[in-house]
Amino acid sequence: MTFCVFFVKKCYLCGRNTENRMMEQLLKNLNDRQQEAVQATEGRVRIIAGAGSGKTRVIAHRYAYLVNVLGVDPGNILCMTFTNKAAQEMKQRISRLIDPGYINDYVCTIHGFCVKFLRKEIHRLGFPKTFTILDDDDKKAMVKRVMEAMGIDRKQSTVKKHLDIIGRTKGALRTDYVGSLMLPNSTEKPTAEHLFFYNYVQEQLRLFAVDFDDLVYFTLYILHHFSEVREKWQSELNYLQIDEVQDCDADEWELFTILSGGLGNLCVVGDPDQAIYEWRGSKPQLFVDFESDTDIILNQNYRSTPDILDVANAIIDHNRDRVPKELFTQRPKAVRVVHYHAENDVEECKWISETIAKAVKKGKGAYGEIAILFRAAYLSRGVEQEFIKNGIPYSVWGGIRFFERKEIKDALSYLRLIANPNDDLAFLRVCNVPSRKFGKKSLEWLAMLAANADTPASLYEALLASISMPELRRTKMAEFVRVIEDGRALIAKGCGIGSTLDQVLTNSGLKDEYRNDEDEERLENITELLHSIKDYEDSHRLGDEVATLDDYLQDIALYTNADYRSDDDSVRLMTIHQAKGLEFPYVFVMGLNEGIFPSHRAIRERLKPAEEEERRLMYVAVTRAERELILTESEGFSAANQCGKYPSRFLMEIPSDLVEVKGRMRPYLYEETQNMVNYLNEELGIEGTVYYKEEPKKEADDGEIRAGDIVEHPVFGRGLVDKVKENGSCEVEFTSGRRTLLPRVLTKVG
DNA sequence: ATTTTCGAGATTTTT
DNA sequence: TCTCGAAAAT
Repeated sequence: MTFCVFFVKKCYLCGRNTENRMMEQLLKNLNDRQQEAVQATEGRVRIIAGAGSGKTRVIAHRYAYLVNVLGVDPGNILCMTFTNKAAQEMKQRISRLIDPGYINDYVCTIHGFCVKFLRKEIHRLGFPKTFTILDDDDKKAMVKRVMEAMGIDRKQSTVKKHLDIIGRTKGALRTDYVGSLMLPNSTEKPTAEHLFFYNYVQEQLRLFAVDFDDLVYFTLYILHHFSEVREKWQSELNYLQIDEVQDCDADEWELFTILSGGLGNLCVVGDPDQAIYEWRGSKPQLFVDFESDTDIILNQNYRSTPDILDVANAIIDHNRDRVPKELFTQRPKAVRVVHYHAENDVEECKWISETIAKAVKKGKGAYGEIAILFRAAYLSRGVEQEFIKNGIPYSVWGGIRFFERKEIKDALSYLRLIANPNDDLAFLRVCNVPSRKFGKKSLEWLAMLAANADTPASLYEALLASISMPELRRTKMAEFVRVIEDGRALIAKGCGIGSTLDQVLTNSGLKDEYRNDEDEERLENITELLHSIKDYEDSHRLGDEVATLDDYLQDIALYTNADYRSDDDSVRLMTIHQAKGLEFPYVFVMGLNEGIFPSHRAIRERLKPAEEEERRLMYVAVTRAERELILTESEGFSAANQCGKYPSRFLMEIPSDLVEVKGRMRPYLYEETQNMVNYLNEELGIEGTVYYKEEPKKEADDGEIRAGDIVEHPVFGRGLVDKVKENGSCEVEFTSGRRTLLPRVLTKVG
């Protein structure tokens, strides 16, 4: 079962016991509890690891402990994480600790594991070895097609509803999933929902397509129904360790449980305070309720300054549904957290941009050390504009992701069609790109042909069969077919994926399309795609074995923006969800307004649990920072509703002495904010935070008038000082307009 | 019959 | 910014 790689009892250099020496080496730089976690290898182990507690390090060392000290073969260890990024990092760290030759594919994401599993086992469900992985766009397109075929009106709201049905029904029918593929439940009259689901799954089966959920469902189904498969995998996987389990759903937990059914060694690592995916079905409670043999809590933080940690602790402490845990650090106090208040969103972005420019110029830090985090991807726009204006280099992880760009998806769709002529979705994407005079009507005609064929065929097959028909003479479809068939021939001949795609794109005219256009960027992206394929091919070459097109397409489907990482010196812009697990010396969290963050939409949908989840998200954002944390917010965000002009309730929850307030803060803003939050909570029936935060203290009042002060004028009334000029006169904003006045006619209010 | 163009509308978060 | 739909233009 286990094969010891380093089975030399004594070191011939120093004469000491090898195992002990290995152990010493491994545990050298870990604290007591981390050491405990590393050595707790047997049974059910739970590691509750707070933000920045060296979790990844512990997992990597644990892995190395299993291999180097206990002599477990890496082939018997399954180490799973949540994102590609995390998996890559894990691999790197492990390879620094063990003989890199022993690193294998079992350090991966959960979905990555399922793909590997299904490649070997899915034929049991009647699938061919190849299968297409659907992304959200494909899924939506498929839903639309099925709806159309069923004569359902396809308004946006209905499409959303039907997407929902698929998710829900799969869950409900899971144990009987494949059974329901074959025939709908006949004892009862099928509901409209059920019928739709059935048709959808039929379509899936025809295309050999699986979505992200299916990867897990199918894996579970096979494990449940084929005992010999289950036992094989169970006996192979002797040690499981899984990271970020607070973000796993019930099915994923079931998967861990089954897979660890052999020796029963299951180690789960997570932090309930960082559970931010409940909205898509994760069940952090399963982590809290996990019945463990060993429990280890890691709450010493090595990442952030105490100033930042205090703020994080203060915020998360407002969650009622929580296992109490407080992070501590031994680092010295440093820079206070900043709360910047701006008049509007443009000012907010300007300030961020200027602050960064100044700091970098002073040599305080590099662009690459700075991250800007926000609740929703669209919020990055304003900052991007300012960055462009000021010439600050930045890179966005989110917004438009590389693999979600039109040109990339089109290019990949050509490949998909070559790999699988059944892939109607890919066909629909590219059959008229570039234009081949083959539009809606022609498609309808083709769909009819495909459906009425002796054996129902895919669109591409139908086209292939009828390519000489007069209806097509007017179009350029013959050319299209030639391009695809040539591509397939190239692949069959063993021509590389990259060079085949290059051929195909040239022949199809897609390259020219982008060349003629002013879309230089699209062409660049295509070139970049070709490069990335080359990299892939190089890194997946095992001796004479070359990665197949199917492998590539499946792997690429699991890639997200994470892989498209630039290590250059640029400011990182990303959503907080994307920032999970990362750390940056300087962190800005922007758009901290009620309505945006916390998202009122989320709160309205899921009430108190959503509010707490948003708070955990805030906690995640704050704990990303190592040295400095800057929280910004503004009045009147253009995209926001009437609440958008108030600071987020989370800012109200930070004790005043922990933050330094900057910017022109209107008096009573805190009070108004809290009234608003309380009102909203009352309306929704949420138990709110009825507590008042001190208004920010003004600097010692020496009677001098400064920008941001409220002043009173005998004639014009109250106004806000906007600017104090060099000669001492003040520009004041009154309700009646803007005036420049001498300070002696003004009296400070409040 | 197909393509282009123009305006309106929407934007949580993702493996 | 990007997507989608309707109406105009080819």
